Formats: sequence, C-alpha cells, structure tokens
Amino acid sequence: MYRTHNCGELRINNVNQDVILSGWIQTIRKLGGMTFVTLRDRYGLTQLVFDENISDELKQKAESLGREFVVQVKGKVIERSSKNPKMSTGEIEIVVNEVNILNKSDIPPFTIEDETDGGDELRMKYRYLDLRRNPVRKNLELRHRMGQEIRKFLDGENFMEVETPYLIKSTPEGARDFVVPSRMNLGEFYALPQSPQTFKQLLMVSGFDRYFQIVKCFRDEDLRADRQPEFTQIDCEMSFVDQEDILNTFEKLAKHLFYEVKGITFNEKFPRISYQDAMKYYGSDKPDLRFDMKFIEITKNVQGNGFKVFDDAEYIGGISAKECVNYSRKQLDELTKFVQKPQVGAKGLVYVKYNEDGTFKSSVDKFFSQEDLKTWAGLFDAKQGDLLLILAGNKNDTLNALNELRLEMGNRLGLRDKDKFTPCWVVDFPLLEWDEEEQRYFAKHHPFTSPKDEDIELFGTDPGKMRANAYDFVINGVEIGGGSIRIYNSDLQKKMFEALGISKEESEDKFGFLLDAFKFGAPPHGGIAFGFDRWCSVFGGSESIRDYIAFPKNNSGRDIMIDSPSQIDNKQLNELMLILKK
RNA sequence: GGUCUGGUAGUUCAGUUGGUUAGAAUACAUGCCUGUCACGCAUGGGGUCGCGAGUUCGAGUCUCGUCCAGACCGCCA
Repeated sequence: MYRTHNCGELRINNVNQDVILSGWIQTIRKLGGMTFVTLRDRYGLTQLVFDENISDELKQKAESLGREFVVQVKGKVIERSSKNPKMSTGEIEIVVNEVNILNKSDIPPFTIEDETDGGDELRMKYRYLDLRRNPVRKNLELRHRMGQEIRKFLDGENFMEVETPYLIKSTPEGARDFVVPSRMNLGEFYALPQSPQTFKQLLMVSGFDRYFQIVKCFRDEDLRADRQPEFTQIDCEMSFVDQEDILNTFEKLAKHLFYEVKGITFNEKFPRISYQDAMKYYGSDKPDLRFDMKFIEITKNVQGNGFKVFDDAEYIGGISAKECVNYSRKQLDELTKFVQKPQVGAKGLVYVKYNEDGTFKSSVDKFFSQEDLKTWAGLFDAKQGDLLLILAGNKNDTLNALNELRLEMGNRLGLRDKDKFTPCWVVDFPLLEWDEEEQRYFAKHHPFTSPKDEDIELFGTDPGKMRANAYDFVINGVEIGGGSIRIYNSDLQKKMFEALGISKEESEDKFGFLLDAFKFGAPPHGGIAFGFDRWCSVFGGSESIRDYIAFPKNNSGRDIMIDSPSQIDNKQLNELMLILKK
C-alpha cells in the first residue's frame, strides 16, 4: 500500500494514528539536529519532521532528499508544538520512522510554488511541472467542475450527448480548415471540424430533439490570448423551438453554472440588447456591461462652427467619464496617444472638462463658446466634475475607437472588476455582411442561419438590411457563445446560398447531404455553441484561455513541450503523395 | 501580412552618454544552526549578454538583418 491518507486531509483528530503518505517533496528546511520536510500531492501539503532521535540510516536518507523527489513515508501523526494557521494541515505533523525514495528528481527548471520564478515559455516547455502548481491545478479543477455541472444540467433537461466525427469535409465559408491527407484516397483530404454544425442539424432531422456535446473544434487562423487552434465548444441543438425557447433554456444553464461554480444567484432575467443598440451605445457586439458610460452621438449638434474636424466627420460622439475633471495634461496626452495607436485608429481626441465651478475648459475652446459646451454637457447628461471625451470621423471606425476608449477608461477607473459578472444577450444580428474586397455578402453567423420572417422579402431588394434569428451570449465583454434558429426549408436555404453567391453546383457539392436531409422532414430547430475555454477563463478571472487548457499551444500554434508541428519523414510523405515545396 | 514590446547566470530581472574584472535576488552546492514553515547565517560555483553583420580605438549598450517569445491589428461563418 502506497498511502493511507493524502497530503491534505490529516487534522488534529488524527493524532497518534500511524499513517503512510506518498507525494512530492516541496521544501526541505534543515535546522541543525532537526529537519522539516513539506510533502505535496494534489490535495495539499503535510509537514514531515525528522528529529534527533532517529536512526543513522534514516538520518542519511533524510540527508539525501531533494526537491521534487517522490517519496513514501511511514510515521505517526502528532500535534505540532508550533502550529501554522496558514496550512489546512498546520496543526499536525508526521514524525517519520521510514522513508522510501520512490523516484529521484533533477532540479526543476523553475520553482514549483504558487508564485513561481518561471516565465511563460519555460513553464509551457515543462507544462507537466507547471501543472503541479496550485494556481494551474485549480484552473483545471474549475474546468472539470464546469464540465460536470454542464453535463448534469443538460442531462437533467433531456439533452443527449452524441459524438460527431473529427474527419469531415472542408467547407467553403468561415475559418481556414485544418486538413488531413487521406492515404487510402490519394490526393484527397479530410478537414477537421470548425464546429459540428452540420452534424448537429442532421441529428435534429434524425429526431434527437435535444443534443449536446462538449467537443474539440479546429480553426487554422492566427492566435490570440483567447484563441487556440484547437478549442472546446459546448455544442447544443434543439428541435421544435423558437429563439425565445433557446434563450430561456441556456439562460438557465448559465444561471446553474453561476450558482454551482461561483455561488452567484441572478434573480433577474439577463438583459437583451439588439445588435444595433450594442453598436450604437458601446461600439461593440460584445459590450462590457459591468459599467455604463454609453456613447452619446452629437454629430448634428456640433457641426457648422468652422471646426473642420467636426464639419468633415460622418459621426461625432463620445463618452462622459464621471469625476475625471482633474485629469492632468499628461493623462489627457496619454489618452490621445492611446486613441491614436494604429490598433485604435482615431486621428485625435477632443476633451471637455466640466469644472466644479460650472465653467468649461476644452481642447476646442477656439471654436466653441461656454454656452456651446454647456449644451453638449446637457446632451451627455454630464455633471460638474465630469470629463467628456469626444471622437470624430467615419462612423464605423469612430464607434470602434470609442469602444476601445471606453474600455480603457473602464480599466483606468477600476470599473472592470474580474469578480463582478454582468451577462447579457445580444440579439437581432444582421444576417449578411458586405465584403468590400470580394464584393459580395458573407453570412454574419453562418449560412444556415434563418432570417427574421418579416425580413425575408428583403432577399430581392436589400439583403444587407436583413436581420437574423441569431444571438450571442456575452459576459463582461467576452463573447461566450452564439447561435441561431436554422433554416430548415430547402427553398429558403437555396435563396440564402444565392444571396451569398454560392452557386448551385457548389452548394450541392459542399452541402448536398444537408439539403437532401432537409427533404425528408426536417423539424424547425436551432441551437447555440459556447466557448468552453473562454467561459472557464471568465469564471476564473483570467484574460487568457491558455491557463485553462492542460497542454495549450503558443502564439504561433506550436506546442513547445512536444515540439509540434514537426516535419515528417520522406516515407510518410511519399505514402501520402505529398511533395514539400520550398 | 502588419504594428509594438522583450531576449543578459538554472530562473526572474537591473545594467547610466559606448569605456576597468557584467551585477542583484532567487535557485543550486558546502558548512553552521533543535520548532522551521518565504527559516536564518557564512562561503562557493554558475555568463556564447538570442544569432549574424556593421559603425567605433572600444559594443550588453548604437545601426541593419535574422530567429524566438508575448500583446494587438488584419484574419477568426
């Protein structure tokens, strides 16, 4: 027997018991005749003590121990003479009478402690050591808990988990596919799924009216802190439902997770914001609602005064930062620099200080009177002590820049508390998006998304105006999930492909199986998919999903631990008829 | 594809205007220490300053190129 207890469970009422523990050596503290060793496993830490009364053999063994050695110890639990209230096992320790070194360890390349000295790259290279650390282990525990609660909830709601294939067919729209060459069908390739979208719709045709799957998906696109080439979705689909049914069902799931995992109860319904309003007030389809600071548009109110920047602008608008009138020249310069960064892209920043004495100081005093500025303050509903920050330019870019500015102000004012959670639904997304480069429409969500009934007639006249039965779930400005009510009628699906400029031949080739299936009694259906990794990271309070993935890839899609991707040998290349081009 | 930041001891970092033998902390090793728990004290070993070229009497420091890492833009139905 390797152990009678784990390293996190012994307490004062275990005193005098003979126990066996196994684990890794965390630290060794030698004090002359006496040695303290901290033993670690997944469950916690327990202090071992070697005192002066031990045999020479045991003394020698204790001498030879090193960090991260795996040992088994036998001994007796005693009450400590000096207790450590910071440890859950801090009232007891083990007087060791036997040590078995199960395995030695090299000196680890970084310290296995909560506050490690290791940098990201090193920790990723030795990820198996990184995973020994508490903070990282706790992240995976959170992920495990989330997964269990999701399954528990969905099972309770009659959802059935069905696995769908990973080796599938490349699709024309959407992200770049990862492809896998087929040896048995030379010159042909599988694609790894970007999502099980078409399969879950086929399952609806099969009559599995409530499906889910916690499933890996793959996208060959550039990475970010919140984007990995392989990631996990909570993929769900339901039949005989409208948008309202889906939103209600998955709002229940979200509330279940909030309660079971975070201990947070939401009594109110989650707010719903139309895409149009989200763009108008927050410049983003994933607004961070932890704080208000809505955009106010003042285009019509401020033009015609000879201030060229305003007069030439398609859109002029801004935000009101409460009690920021004392912002210094330096701080305002920083904000100006911030909005001028190429990633934000504004030309400049206009500020108006609403002083405590009721006067105004602005960067455009040359063009506007105190009376003008007072009118603006009224439009913003600003109070004395507030600071107005205004951007002008073409509409889309300015809204986008204002969004960045709003989030930056939220950060500066400490309004984006990671322990505060503000979920919302964004609804009424546009069905299509015009692509200037390719001069054609693309599906904003995906080509199986149904338009709103009342908008269908716009197919012939103004497809860009059509709204979709599509929705996103957003927490704290992070897009956690999205879905739609699907098209289940082949005629409507054909119209959609037409609007997207996908030819009859291409749609037959790529989606013939789905169009065929729709001929055999497809029920009305819709669904949603959540980014599991992102949901974990938002719950855990981290910006990076890598912290919640056991073995993540780096910025360039590399796994630096196993060193992949890697070249394959000529034999394999030949077998697959692949020739490497220089 | 682009913008920005970084690369110096095992590790995390400092390194002034270009100037003597490149430092600190931590880790590691050795010794001392009987109640430590970030133990303490002393001593010691440890460096291709990412790589290549250039400027210069002289480069960790300046210039160019390149590689790697990170953040972001494009991209991600």
